[in-house]
Amino acid sequence: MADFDYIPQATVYRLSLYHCYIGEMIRAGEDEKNVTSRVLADELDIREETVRRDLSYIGGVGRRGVGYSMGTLFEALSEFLGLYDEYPIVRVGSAQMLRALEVVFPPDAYGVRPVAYFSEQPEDVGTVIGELEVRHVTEIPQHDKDLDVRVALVACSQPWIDPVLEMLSEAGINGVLLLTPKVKLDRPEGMNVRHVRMPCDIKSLACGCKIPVAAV
Amino acid sequence: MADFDYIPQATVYRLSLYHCYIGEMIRAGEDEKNVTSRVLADELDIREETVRRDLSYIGGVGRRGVGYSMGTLFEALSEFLGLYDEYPIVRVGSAQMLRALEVVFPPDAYGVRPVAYFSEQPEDVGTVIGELEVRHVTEIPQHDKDLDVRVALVACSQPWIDPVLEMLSEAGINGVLLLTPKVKLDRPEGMNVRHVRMPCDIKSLACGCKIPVAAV
DNA sequence: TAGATTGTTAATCGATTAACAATC
DNA sequence: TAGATTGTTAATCGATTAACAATC
Repeated sequence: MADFDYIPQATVYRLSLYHCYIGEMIRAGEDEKNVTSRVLADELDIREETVRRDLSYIGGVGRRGVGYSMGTLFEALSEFLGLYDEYPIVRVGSAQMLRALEVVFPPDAYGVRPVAYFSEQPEDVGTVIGELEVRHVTEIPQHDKDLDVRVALVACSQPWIDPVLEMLSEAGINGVLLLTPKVKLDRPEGMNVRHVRMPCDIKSLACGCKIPVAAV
Repeated sequence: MADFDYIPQATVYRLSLYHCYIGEMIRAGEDEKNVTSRVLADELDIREETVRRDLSYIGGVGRRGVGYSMGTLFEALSEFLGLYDEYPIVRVGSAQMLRALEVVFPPDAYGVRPVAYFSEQPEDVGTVIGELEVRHVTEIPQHDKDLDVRVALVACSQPWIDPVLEMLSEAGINGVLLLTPKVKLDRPEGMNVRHVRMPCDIKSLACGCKIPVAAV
């Protein structure tokens, strides 16, 4: 088995994409079936060589001539990515945003589970969303570390971004998916922020560029 | 001046990031000032060589020994990206989501302007959000083409994604920023979709990988 | 055995970084 | 002129693709 010094960021992302896909298949009862790199590639709009290369970082998970067993692959992906069923996350945003996100990104369909909701708006405190009581963002540092949460989804209003990131960091959460746009981010030491900048995405999608854009 | 055959996707994205940054500076009244590649790089967490290379795709916009004039650069970026002030966009999602997005991504702060709101929920029809009346998604094909909208922000519930993309395509909109997760996307011919997959981002952020992740 | 599919090594491609000449 | 900063060419780096041997 090959031994790698490092793994590309893009590969980690695709591994989690395979995890989502296989998870969905398994929930649909396809547990026992096999899947090949070709099928995965076709379904997810990737090249099959890329799929094989990606999965080879995990190592020893496929069978030549046969493919990958759904169950085994799912376990291996979970282990490699450090995931487990009902992976706990925290969500930060107004009650309105939290409720809207509940619809758009229903956590149980993806194997994650929100264990705390925080809003920046005082009047949201006490509102119940999906059996969880919304607390104020200033309570983030008192967040129970035993819940072992590593990742937060943040969609608060702009002025709260920096203090919220700081408080999350204090609470031991160092992975953040941030939906609120902000040009210049003040990222706490050691925090891994995946920033979705909607205005930039909109503007680059608009691009009626003078020069053709390179294929991806 | 160099002549390029194509421009990297990543460069287009960063150009729009510079556009956001300079736009913010100009609104703050820094119109007359100059900015250097070093300053841009420091502010936006990029390397200065990258900034210069990016801007060289536009061509003839900087002055050696001086830097880039905010006003000129903004104009050049707008022209190159095909943007203009109050760039029109469409937003699709429940009234709740649309209202929540209004707070998180206030369009006027970024030079874009929503010209139509569509919801997949019949009971949302007629609700007024920011002076715009929400219409039902099935009305998308009747969208007024004179408004010359090219880009949509979509955050509807999962079952509506495919029909909505199809209808947007019919309405002549071929750039979509999609916030709703879905493993397998059915993308209409010629449509450019930037898909934010929150579950995948969450999972890759969680990554307590066995192998170190490559630096970006 | 024949057919299928993985996993790895080598080749290619594309983007970023370094270096520096041009010039304000 | 001296100092600063751009813009371009060359070098590096990293990821993807191609090819194919291994093996189920």
